[in-house]
Amino acid sequence: MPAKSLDRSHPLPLWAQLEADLRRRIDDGDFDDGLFPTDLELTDSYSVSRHTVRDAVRRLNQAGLLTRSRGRMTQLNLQGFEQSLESLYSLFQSVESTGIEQTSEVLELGVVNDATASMHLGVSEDTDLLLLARLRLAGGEALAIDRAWLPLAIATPLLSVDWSHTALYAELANCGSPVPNQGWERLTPILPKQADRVMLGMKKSEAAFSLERLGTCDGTPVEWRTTIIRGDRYRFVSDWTATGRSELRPTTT
Amino acid sequence: MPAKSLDRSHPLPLWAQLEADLRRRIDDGDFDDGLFPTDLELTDSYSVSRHTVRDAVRRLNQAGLLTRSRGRMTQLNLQGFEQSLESLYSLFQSVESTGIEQTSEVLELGVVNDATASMHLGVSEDTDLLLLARLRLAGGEALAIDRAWLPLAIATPLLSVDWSHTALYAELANCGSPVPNQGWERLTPILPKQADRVMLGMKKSEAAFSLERLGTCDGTPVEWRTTIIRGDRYRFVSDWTATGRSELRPTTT
DNA sequence: ACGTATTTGTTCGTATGTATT
DNA sequence: CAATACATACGAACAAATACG
Repeated sequence: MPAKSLDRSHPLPLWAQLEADLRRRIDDGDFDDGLFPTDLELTDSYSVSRHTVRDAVRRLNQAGLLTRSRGRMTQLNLQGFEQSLESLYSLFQSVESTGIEQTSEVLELGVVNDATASMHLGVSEDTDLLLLARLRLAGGEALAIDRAWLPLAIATPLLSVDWSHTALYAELANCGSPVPNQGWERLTPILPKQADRVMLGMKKSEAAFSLERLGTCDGTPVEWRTTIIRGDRYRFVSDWTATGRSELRPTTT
Repeated sequence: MPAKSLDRSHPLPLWAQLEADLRRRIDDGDFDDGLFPTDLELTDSYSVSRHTVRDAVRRLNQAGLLTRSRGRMTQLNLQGFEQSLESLYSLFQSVESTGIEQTSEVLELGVVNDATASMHLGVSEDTDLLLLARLRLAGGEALAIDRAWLPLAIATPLLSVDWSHTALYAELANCGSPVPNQGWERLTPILPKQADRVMLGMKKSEAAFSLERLGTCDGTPVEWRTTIIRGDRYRFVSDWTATGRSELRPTTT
Protein backbone atom coordinates (compact mmCIF):
# COMPACT_ATOMS: atom_id res chain seq x y z
CA MET A 1 0.00 0.00 0.00
CA PRO A 2 2.31 2.77 -1.11
CA ALA A 3 0.63 6.10 -0.54
CA LYS A 4 -2.93 7.28 -0.66
CA SER A 5 -3.60 10.49 -2.53
CA LEU A 6 -4.95 13.31 -0.41
CA ASP A 7 -8.31 14.95 -0.87
CA ARG A 8 -7.80 18.59 -1.52
CA SER A 9 -11.40 19.65 -1.10
CA HIS A 10 -12.68 19.86 2.44
CA PRO A 11 -13.13 16.98 4.86
CA LEU A 12 -9.94 17.23 6.89
CA PRO A 13 -6.82 19.38 6.82
CA LEU A 14 -4.10 18.02 4.59
CA TRP A 15 -1.75 17.44 7.49
CA ALA A 16 -4.41 15.35 9.23
CA GLN A 17 -4.99 13.21 6.15
CA LEU A 18 -1.26 12.80 5.75
CA GLU A 19 -0.82 11.88 9.39
CA ALA A 20 -3.61 9.33 9.16
CA ASP A 21 -2.18 7.77 6.05
CA LEU A 22 1.28 7.56 7.58
CA ARG A 23 -0.17 5.95 10.69
CA ARG A 24 -1.92 3.43 8.50
CA ARG A 25 1.27 2.64 6.61
CA ILE A 26 3.17 2.27 9.87
CA ASP A 27 0.57 -0.23 11.04
CA ASP A 28 0.70 -1.98 7.70
CA GLY A 29 4.41 -2.42 8.18
CA ASP A 30 5.45 -0.34 5.21
CA PHE A 31 8.49 0.93 7.07
CA ASP A 32 9.34 -2.12 9.11
CA ASP A 33 12.97 -1.81 8.12
CA GLY A 34 12.90 1.25 10.35
CA LEU A 35 13.42 3.56 7.41
CA PHE A 36 10.87 6.31 7.23
CA PRO A 37 10.59 8.54 4.17
CA THR A 38 12.46 11.83 4.20
CA ASP A 39 10.60 15.11 4.20
CA LEU A 40 11.42 15.61 0.56
CA GLU A 41 10.16 12.18 -0.44
CA LEU A 42 6.92 12.88 1.35
CA THR A 43 6.46 16.26 -0.30
CA ASP A 44 6.95 14.56 -3.66
CA SER A 45 4.85 11.46 -3.16
CA TYR A 46 1.95 13.31 -1.56
CA SER A 47 2.30 16.54 -3.53
CA VAL A 48 2.14 18.82 -0.53
CA SER A 49 4.52 21.44 0.78
CA ARG A 50 7.25 20.59 3.21
CA HIS A 51 5.45 22.70 5.77
CA THR A 52 2.47 20.37 5.62
CA VAL A 53 4.72 17.35 5.80
CA ARG A 54 6.46 18.66 8.87
CA ASP A 55 3.15 19.41 10.52
CA ALA A 56 2.07 15.81 10.13
CA VAL A 57 5.43 14.30 10.99
CA ARG A 58 5.76 16.51 14.06
CA ARG A 59 2.61 14.98 15.46
CA LEU A 60 3.81 11.47 14.79
CA ASN A 61 7.06 12.37 16.43
CA GLN A 62 5.27 13.81 19.43
CA ALA A 63 3.24 10.66 19.73
CA GLY A 64 6.51 8.83 20.13
CA LEU A 65 6.29 6.91 16.87
CA LEU A 66 9.35 8.48 15.26
CA THR A 67 12.85 9.54 16.10
CA ARG A 68 14.06 12.58 14.26
CA SER A 69 17.24 14.54 14.44
CA ARG A 70 19.27 16.72 12.16
CA GLY A 71 21.06 15.07 9.32
CA ARG A 72 20.07 11.61 10.44
CA MET A 73 17.14 10.23 8.58
CA THR A 74 13.83 9.79 10.34
CA GLN A 75 13.62 6.44 12.09
CA LEU A 76 10.62 4.47 13.18
CA ASN A 77 10.34 3.77 16.88
CA LEU A 78 9.77 0.05 16.59
CA GLN A 79 8.80 -0.04 20.22
CA GLY A 80 6.16 2.12 21.73
CA PHE A 81 7.37 2.68 25.23
CA GLU A 82 8.74 6.21 25.40
CA GLN A 83 5.34 7.79 25.81
CA SER A 84 4.77 6.66 29.37
CA LEU A 85 4.39 10.31 30.28
CA GLU A 86 3.75 9.48 33.89
CA SER A 87 7.31 8.47 34.39
CA LEU A 88 9.73 10.89 35.95
CA TYR A 89 12.41 9.67 33.65
CA SER A 90 10.54 10.92 30.64
CA LEU A 91 10.74 14.40 32.09
CA PHE A 92 14.11 14.69 30.43
CA GLN A 93 12.21 15.29 27.25
CA SER A 94 10.73 18.43 28.74
CA VAL A 95 14.19 19.94 28.88
CA GLU A 96 14.47 19.51 25.16
CA SER A 97 11.14 21.19 24.67
CA THR A 98 12.71 24.40 25.94
CA GLY A 99 14.96 24.45 22.89
CA ILE A 100 18.00 23.10 24.68
CA GLU A 101 19.46 20.14 22.90
CA GLN A 102 20.58 17.08 24.74
CA THR A 103 23.60 14.99 23.94
CA SER A 104 25.54 12.39 25.82
CA GLU A 105 29.10 11.45 26.36
CA VAL A 106 30.02 7.86 27.13
CA LEU A 107 31.85 7.52 30.43
CA GLU A 108 32.02 3.78 30.55
CA LEU A 109 30.94 0.87 28.39
CA GLY A 110 31.90 -2.65 29.32
CA VAL A 111 31.25 -5.79 31.29
CA VAL A 112 31.12 -5.53 35.08
CA ASN A 113 29.78 -7.13 38.23
CA ASP A 114 27.54 -5.05 40.46
CA ALA A 115 25.82 -6.30 43.56
CA THR A 116 23.01 -3.75 43.65
CA ALA A 117 22.17 -4.06 40.00
CA SER A 118 22.29 -7.85 40.16
CA MET A 119 19.92 -7.82 43.10
CA HIS A 120 17.35 -5.76 41.25
CA LEU A 121 17.78 -7.78 38.08
CA GLY A 122 17.27 -10.95 40.05
CA VAL A 123 20.55 -12.62 39.17
CA SER A 124 23.46 -13.71 41.31
CA GLU A 125 26.05 -11.17 42.36
CA ASP A 126 28.77 -12.53 40.13
CA THR A 127 26.73 -12.44 36.95
CA ASP A 128 28.36 -10.45 34.18
CA LEU A 129 26.42 -7.32 33.29
CA LEU A 130 26.77 -4.72 30.61
CA LEU A 131 27.29 -1.26 32.08
CA LEU A 132 26.63 1.80 29.98
CA ALA A 133 27.47 5.01 31.83
CA ARG A 134 26.79 8.29 30.13
CA LEU A 135 27.11 11.96 30.98
CA ARG A 136 23.99 13.69 29.77
CA LEU A 137 24.52 17.21 28.54
CA ALA A 138 21.89 19.86 27.95
CA GLY A 139 23.07 22.73 25.83
CA GLY A 140 26.66 21.63 26.37
CA GLU A 141 26.36 21.70 30.16
CA ALA A 142 26.28 18.69 32.42
CA LEU A 143 22.76 17.71 33.43
CA ALA A 144 22.96 14.17 34.73
CA ILE A 145 24.95 10.97 34.96
CA ASP A 146 23.10 7.96 33.71
CA ARG A 147 24.16 4.38 34.44
CA ALA A 148 22.32 1.43 32.95
CA TRP A 149 23.07 -2.19 33.78
CA LEU A 150 21.72 -4.91 31.49
CA PRO A 151 22.06 -8.68 31.45
CA LEU A 152 24.88 -9.51 29.10
CA ALA A 153 22.83 -12.12 27.30
CA ILE A 154 20.48 -9.43 26.09
CA ALA A 155 22.91 -6.64 25.59
CA THR A 156 26.01 -8.00 23.91
CA PRO A 157 25.21 -6.41 20.53
CA LEU A 158 25.18 -3.01 22.20
CA LEU A 159 28.90 -2.97 22.84
CA SER A 160 29.72 -1.56 19.43
CA VAL A 161 27.14 1.22 19.24
CA ASP A 162 27.91 4.92 19.15
CA TRP A 163 25.88 6.20 22.11
CA SER A 164 26.50 9.91 21.87
CA HIS A 165 23.27 10.47 19.99
CA THR A 166 21.55 7.14 20.36
CA ALA A 167 18.73 6.25 22.69
CA LEU A 168 19.12 3.03 24.64
CA TYR A 169 15.68 1.60 24.06
CA ALA A 170 15.70 2.36 20.35
CA GLU A 171 18.95 0.47 20.02
CA LEU A 172 17.70 -2.43 22.09
CA ALA A 173 14.71 -2.77 19.82
CA ASN A 174 16.99 -2.42 16.85
CA CYS A 175 18.96 -5.47 17.96
CA GLY A 176 15.86 -7.51 18.61
CA SER A 177 16.44 -7.50 22.35
CA PRO A 178 13.56 -7.20 24.79
CA VAL A 179 12.60 -3.63 25.63
CA PRO A 180 11.20 -2.67 29.03
CA ASN A 181 7.46 -2.32 29.06
CA GLN A 182 6.86 -2.24 32.79
CA GLY A 183 8.73 -1.37 35.92
CA TRP A 184 9.00 1.18 38.65
CA GLU A 185 11.14 4.16 39.60
CA ARG A 186 11.89 6.16 42.67
CA LEU A 187 13.31 9.57 43.43
CA THR A 188 15.58 10.36 46.36
CA PRO A 189 17.56 13.46 47.29
CA ILE A 190 21.23 12.63 47.81
CA LEU A 191 24.65 14.09 48.25
CA PRO A 192 26.47 12.94 45.12
CA LYS A 193 29.69 11.05 45.53
CA GLN A 194 32.72 13.17 44.94
CA ALA A 195 33.54 11.62 41.57
CA ASP A 196 30.02 12.23 40.28
CA ARG A 197 29.91 15.69 41.75
CA VAL A 198 33.10 16.68 39.99
CA MET A 199 31.92 15.24 36.72
CA LEU A 200 28.70 17.23 36.95
CA GLY A 201 30.57 20.39 37.89
CA MET A 202 28.71 20.80 41.14
CA LYS A 203 29.83 22.55 44.27
CA LYS A 204 30.42 20.51 47.38
CA SER A 205 27.45 21.72 49.33
CA GLU A 206 24.88 21.00 46.63
CA ALA A 207 22.48 18.10 46.64
CA ALA A 208 21.22 16.10 43.69
CA PHE A 209 18.34 13.90 42.65
CA SER A 210 18.90 10.20 42.46
CA LEU A 211 16.42 8.57 40.12
CA GLU A 212 16.45 4.79 40.23
CA ARG A 213 14.56 2.75 37.73
CA LEU A 214 13.89 -0.90 37.11
CA GLY A 215 12.65 -1.87 33.68
CA THR A 216 11.05 -5.25 33.07
CA CYS A 217 9.82 -6.89 29.91
CA ASP A 218 6.97 -9.33 30.37
CA GLY A 219 7.88 -9.76 34.00
CA THR A 220 11.58 -10.39 33.74
CA PRO A 221 13.94 -7.54 34.67
CA VAL A 222 16.02 -6.34 31.76
CA GLU A 223 17.49 -3.08 33.00
CA TRP A 224 18.54 -1.42 36.20
CA ARG A 225 19.30 2.25 35.87
CA THR A 226 20.37 5.04 38.16
CA THR A 227 20.42 8.67 37.13
CA ILE A 228 22.08 11.40 39.14
CA ILE A 229 20.51 14.72 38.22
CA ARG A 230 22.03 18.07 39.13
CA GLY A 231 19.88 19.63 41.80
CA ASP A 232 21.51 23.04 41.73
CA ARG A 233 20.55 23.73 38.14
CA TYR A 234 17.48 21.63 37.49
CA ARG A 235 14.20 21.20 39.31
CA PHE A 236 10.99 19.35 38.91
CA VAL A 237 8.39 22.01 38.29
CA SER A 238 4.69 21.43 38.21
CA ASP A 239 2.05 23.95 37.21
CA TRP A 240 -1.28 23.13 38.61
CA THR A 241 -2.95 25.83 36.65
CA ALA A 242 -4.11 23.76 33.75
CA THR A 243 -2.84 20.35 32.94
CA GLY A 244 -0.90 19.84 36.11
CA ARG A 245 1.93 18.64 33.97
CA SER A 246 5.33 18.27 35.56
CA GLU A 247 8.55 19.28 33.88
CA LEU A 248 12.24 19.17 34.55
CA ARG A 249 13.34 22.75 34.09
CA PRO A 250 16.56 24.72 34.47
CA THR A 251 16.45 27.01 37.49
CA THR A 252 16.33 30.26 35.56
CA THR A 253 14.95 32.20 38.50
CA MET B 1 7.98 43.81 32.39
CA PRO B 2 6.69 44.42 28.89
CA ALA B 3 8.72 42.31 26.49
CA LYS B 4 12.32 41.32 26.35
CA SER B 5 14.07 41.70 23.03
CA LEU B 6 15.30 38.49 21.48
CA ASP B 7 18.92 37.69 20.73
CA ARG B 8 19.29 37.06 17.08
CA SER B 9 22.80 35.62 17.21
CA HIS B 10 22.92 32.01 18.37
CA PRO B 11 22.31 30.79 21.91
CA LEU B 12 18.80 29.42 21.51
CA PRO B 13 16.27 29.32 18.70
CA LEU B 14 14.06 32.37 18.51
CA TRP B 15 10.94 30.37 19.30
CA ALA B 16 12.59 29.08 22.48
CA GLN B 17 13.57 32.56 23.61
CA LEU B 18 10.08 33.77 22.87
CA GLU B 19 8.49 30.87 24.71
CA ALA B 20 10.71 31.49 27.73
CA ASP B 21 9.88 35.19 27.79
CA LEU B 22 6.17 34.51 27.50
CA ARG B 23 6.39 31.99 30.34
CA ARG B 24 8.11 34.63 32.42
CA ARG B 25 5.45 37.21 31.64
CA ILE B 26 2.73 34.73 32.47
CA ASP B 27 4.39 34.09 35.81
CA ASP B 28 4.81 37.81 36.34
CA GLY B 29 1.10 38.23 35.86
CA ASP B 30 1.34 40.38 32.76
CA PHE B 31 -1.79 38.78 31.33
CA ASP B 32 -3.71 38.17 34.50
CA ASP B 33 -6.80 39.66 32.97
CA GLY B 34 -6.79 36.50 30.88
CA LEU B 35 -6.03 38.43 27.71
CA PHE B 36 -3.06 37.09 25.85
CA PRO B 37 -1.51 39.02 22.95
CA THR B 38 -2.67 38.13 19.47
CA ASP B 39 -0.26 36.53 17.03
CA LEU B 40 0.05 39.80 15.17
CA GLU B 41 0.84 41.77 18.30
CA LEU B 42 3.56 39.28 19.14
CA THR B 43 5.11 39.44 15.69
CA ASP B 44 5.22 43.22 16.03
CA SER B 45 6.46 43.50 19.59
CA TYR B 46 9.15 40.83 19.22
CA SER B 47 9.95 41.50 15.56
CA VAL B 48 9.75 37.89 14.45
CA SER B 49 7.66 36.19 11.83
CA ARG B 50 4.25 34.82 12.57
CA HIS B 51 5.63 31.35 11.98
CA THR B 52 8.05 31.78 14.87
CA VAL B 53 5.30 33.17 17.05
CA ARG B 54 3.07 30.21 16.33
CA ASP B 55 5.90 27.82 17.09
CA ALA B 56 6.33 29.31 20.54
CA VAL B 57 2.64 29.71 21.27
CA ARG B 58 1.89 26.18 20.10
CA ARG B 59 4.20 24.87 22.78
CA LEU B 60 2.59 26.99 25.48
CA ASN B 61 -0.75 25.75 24.26
CA GLN B 62 0.44 22.19 24.38
CA ALA B 63 1.68 22.69 27.91
CA GLY B 64 -1.88 23.59 28.76
CA LEU B 65 -1.22 27.22 29.59
CA LEU B 66 -3.36 28.68 26.82
CA THR B 67 -6.68 28.16 25.12
CA ARG B 68 -6.70 28.87 21.44
CA SER B 69 -9.33 28.52 18.79
CA ARG B 70 -10.21 30.14 15.54
CA GLY B 71 -11.38 33.68 15.62
CA ARG B 72 -11.51 33.77 19.39
CA MET B 73 -8.59 35.53 20.98
CA THR B 74 -6.02 33.47 22.85
CA GLN B 75 -6.93 33.11 26.50
CA LEU B 76 -4.84 32.25 29.50
CA ASN B 77 -5.92 29.12 31.28
CA LEU B 78 -6.76 30.54 34.67
CA GLN B 79 -8.69 27.56 35.87
CA GLY B 80 -8.11 23.86 35.96
CA PHE B 81 -7.91 23.12 39.64
CA GLU B 82 -9.56 19.78 39.26
CA GLN B 83 -6.46 17.85 38.28
CA SER B 84 -4.41 19.30 41.09
CA LEU B 85 -4.36 15.81 42.54
CA GLU B 86 -1.32 15.38 40.34
CA SER B 87 0.49 17.77 42.59
CA LEU B 88 3.46 16.52 44.50
CA TYR B 89 2.15 18.08 47.65
CA SER B 90 -0.88 15.87 47.63
CA LEU B 91 1.45 12.88 47.75
CA PHE B 92 1.47 13.28 51.50
CA GLN B 93 -1.89 11.61 51.47
CA SER B 94 -0.31 8.49 50.04
CA VAL B 95 1.66 8.05 53.22
CA GLU B 96 -1.57 7.77 55.11
CA SER B 97 -2.77 5.13 52.67
CA THR B 98 -0.08 2.83 54.02
CA GLY B 99 -1.85 2.86 57.37
CA ILE B 100 0.49 5.30 59.05
CA GLU B 101 -1.28 8.11 60.83
CA GLN B 102 -0.20 11.67 60.29
CA THR B 103 -0.25 14.39 62.90
CA SER B 104 1.39 17.75 63.23
CA GLU B 105 3.04 19.74 65.91
CA VAL B 106 3.04 23.52 65.73
CA LEU B 107 6.55 24.93 65.75
CA GLU B 108 5.65 28.52 65.22
CA LEU B 109 2.52 30.58 64.75
CA GLY B 110 2.73 34.33 64.55
CA VAL B 111 3.34 37.48 62.56
CA VAL B 112 6.67 37.82 60.79
CA ASN B 113 8.46 39.54 57.92
CA ASP B 114 10.09 37.34 55.31
CA ALA B 115 11.76 38.59 52.15
CA THR B 116 11.41 35.42 50.08
CA ALA B 117 7.80 34.83 50.95
CA SER B 118 6.97 38.50 50.34
CA MET B 119 8.58 38.31 46.94
CA HIS B 120 6.49 35.37 45.88
CA LEU B 121 3.35 36.83 47.35
CA GLY B 122 4.01 40.05 45.46
CA VAL B 123 4.10 42.36 48.46
CA SER B 124 6.85 44.55 49.86
CA GLU B 125 9.48 43.02 52.10
CA ASP B 126 8.24 44.66 55.27
CA THR B 127 4.67 43.48 54.92
CA ASP B 128 3.43 41.57 57.93
CA LEU B 129 2.73 37.94 57.17
CA LEU B 130 1.25 35.10 59.13
CA LEU B 131 3.68 32.22 59.50
CA LEU B 132 2.45 28.79 60.40
CA ALA B 133 5.30 26.33 60.83
CA ARG B 134 4.49 22.73 61.60
CA LEU B 135 6.41 19.53 62.11
CA ARG B 136 4.60 16.79 60.26
CA LEU B 137 4.75 13.40 61.90
CA ALA B 138 3.95 10.04 60.39
CA GLY B 139 3.43 7.29 62.90
CA GLY B 140 5.06 9.43 65.56
CA GLU B 141 8.22 9.99 63.53
CA ALA B 142 9.27 13.21 61.88
CA LEU B 143 8.45 13.32 58.18
CA ALA B 144 8.64 16.95 57.15
CA ILE B 145 8.72 20.56 58.22
CA ASP B 146 6.03 22.66 56.69
CA ARG B 147 6.06 26.46 56.63
CA ALA B 148 3.20 28.48 55.22
CA TRP B 149 3.21 32.25 54.87
CA LEU B 150 -0.07 34.05 54.25
CA PRO B 151 -0.99 37.71 53.94
CA LEU B 152 -2.16 38.88 57.33
CA ALA B 153 -5.27 40.46 55.87
CA ILE B 154 -6.53 37.08 54.83
CA ALA B 155 -5.22 35.01 57.67
CA THR B 156 -5.85 36.85 60.91
CA PRO B 157 -8.70 34.56 62.00
CA LEU B 158 -6.31 31.63 61.82
CA LEU B 159 -4.26 32.77 64.79
CA SER B 160 -6.52 31.07 67.28
CA VAL B 161 -6.94 27.70 65.63
CA ASP B 162 -5.67 24.43 67.03
CA TRP B 163 -3.57 23.13 64.15
CA SER B 164 -2.45 19.76 65.43
CA HIS B 165 -5.34 18.01 63.71
CA THR B 166 -6.58 20.71 61.35
CA ALA B 167 -5.87 21.16 57.65
CA LEU B 168 -4.93 24.62 56.49
CA TYR B 169 -7.20 24.90 53.47
CA ALA B 170 -10.20 23.54 55.30
CA GLU B 171 -9.76 26.19 57.97
CA LEU B 172 -9.25 28.95 55.41
CA ALA B 173 -12.50 28.04 53.75
CA ASN B 174 -14.13 27.81 57.14
CA CYS B 175 -13.22 31.45 57.83
CA GLY B 176 -14.44 32.64 54.46
CA SER B 177 -10.91 33.44 53.33
CA PRO B 178 -9.81 32.80 49.76
CA VAL B 179 -8.53 29.28 49.16
CA PRO B 180 -5.84 28.65 46.56
CA ASN B 181 -7.20 27.32 43.31
CA GLN B 182 -4.14 27.80 41.11
CA GLY B 183 -0.43 27.91 41.52
CA TRP B 184 2.74 26.05 40.94
CA GLU B 185 5.23 23.99 42.87
CA ARG B 186 8.77 22.84 42.43
CA LEU B 187 10.94 20.15 43.91
CA THR B 188 14.65 20.55 44.65
CA PRO B 189 17.12 18.35 46.48
CA ILE B 190 18.83 20.24 49.28
CA LEU B 191 21.01 19.92 52.32
CA PRO B 192 18.71 20.95 55.16
CA LYS B 193 19.85 23.69 57.46
CA GLN B 194 21.17 22.44 60.74
CA ALA B 195 18.15 23.52 62.75
CA ASP B 196 15.78 21.73 60.41
CA ARG B 197 18.00 18.70 60.22
CA VAL B 198 18.04 18.34 63.98
CA MET B 199 14.32 18.78 64.22
CA LEU B 200 13.78 16.05 61.65
CA GLY B 201 16.27 13.78 63.39
CA MET B 202 18.45 13.46 60.33
CA LYS B 203 22.12 12.68 60.14
CA LYS B 204 24.46 15.34 58.86
CA SER B 205 25.29 13.73 55.56
CA GLU B 206 21.70 13.20 54.46
CA ALA B 207 19.90 15.24 51.86
CA ALA B 208 16.25 16.24 51.79
CA PHE B 209 13.54 17.34 49.39
CA SER B 210 12.57 20.96 49.33
CA LEU B 211 9.06 21.38 48.00
CA GLU B 212 8.13 24.98 47.32
CA ARG B 213 4.61 25.95 46.48
CA LEU B 214 2.79 29.12 45.56
CA GLY B 215 -0.95 29.09 45.89
CA THR B 216 -3.06 31.76 44.22
CA CYS B 217 -6.75 32.45 44.25
CA ASP B 218 -8.13 34.09 41.15
CA GLY B 219 -4.73 35.38 40.22
CA THR B 220 -3.65 36.88 43.53
CA PRO B 221 -1.12 34.97 45.61
CA VAL B 222 -2.51 33.89 48.96
CA GLU B 223 0.03 31.40 50.23
CA TRP B 224 3.72 30.68 49.96
CA ARG B 225 4.78 27.38 51.40
CA THR B 226 8.00 25.46 51.76
CA THR B 227 8.13 21.88 52.90
CA ILE B 228 11.32 20.10 53.87
CA ILE B 229 10.83 16.37 53.50
CA ARG B 230 13.20 13.82 54.95
CA GLY B 231 15.10 12.23 52.12
CA ASP B 232 16.69 9.45 54.12
CA ARG B 233 13.39 7.92 55.09
CA TYR B 234 10.96 8.93 52.37
CA ARG B 235 11.04 8.73 48.59
CA PHE B 236 8.81 9.48 45.66
CA VAL B 237 7.99 6.16 44.10
CA SER B 238 6.21 5.63 40.82
CA ASP B 239 4.96 2.39 39.34
CA TRP B 240 4.61 2.54 35.61
CA THR B 241 3.00 -0.82 35.31
CA ALA B 242 -0.64 -0.02 35.12
CA THR B 243 -1.78 2.85 37.24
CA GLY B 244 1.33 4.95 36.81
CA ARG B 245 0.55 6.33 40.21
CA SER B 246 3.19 8.19 42.17
CA GLU B 247 3.49 7.97 45.92
CA LEU B 248 5.56 9.27 48.77
CA ARG B 249 6.66 6.13 50.55
CA PRO B 250 8.85 5.25 53.49
CA THR B 251 12.05 3.57 52.38
CA THR B 252 11.30 0.19 53.83
CA THR B 253 13.12 -1.64 51.09
C1' DA C 1 40.85 12.82 6.75
C1' DC C 2 38.29 15.97 4.11
C1' DG C 3 34.86 17.80 1.30
C1' DT C 4 30.30 17.15 -0.64
C1' DA C 5 25.64 15.82 -0.73
C1' DT C 6 21.76 14.83 2.07
C1' DT C 7 18.50 15.64 5.77
C1' DT C 8 16.28 17.95 9.34
C1' DG C 9 15.83 22.49 11.96
C1' DT C 10 14.88 27.34 11.84
C1' DT C 11 13.18 31.50 9.85
C1' DC C 12 11.41 34.47 6.82
C1' DG C 13 7.45 35.90 3.43
C1' DT C 14 2.70 35.51 1.48
C1' DA C 15 -1.96 34.05 0.68
C1' DT C 16 -6.35 32.02 1.66
C1' DG C 17 -9.91 29.69 4.54
C1' DT C 18 -12.98 29.81 8.49
C1' DA C 19 -14.82 30.91 12.89
C1' DT C 20 -15.76 34.66 16.13
C1' DT C 21 -16.93 39.30 17.42
C1' DC D 1 -21.97 42.50 6.80
C1' DA D 2 -17.33 43.78 8.09
C1' DA D 3 -13.32 43.37 10.76
C1' DT D 4 -10.55 40.50 13.50
C1' DA D 5 -7.98 36.35 14.70
C1' DC D 6 -6.48 31.80 14.37
C1' DA D 7 -5.75 27.68 11.03
C1' DT D 8 -4.04 26.00 6.93
C1' DA D 9 -1.04 25.96 3.04
C1' DC D 10 2.17 27.40 -0.33
C1' DG D 11 7.17 28.93 -1.41
C1' DA D 12 12.07 29.91 -0.39
C1' DA D 13 16.43 30.19 1.89
C1' DC D 14 19.96 29.25 5.15
C1' DA D 15 22.02 26.71 9.19
C1' DA D 16 23.56 22.68 11.46
C1' DA D 17 24.33 17.96 11.82
C1' DT D 18 25.04 13.78 9.57
C1' DA D 19 26.37 10.33 6.03
C1' DC D 20 29.14 9.03 2.27
C1' DG D 21 32.59 8.80 -1.21
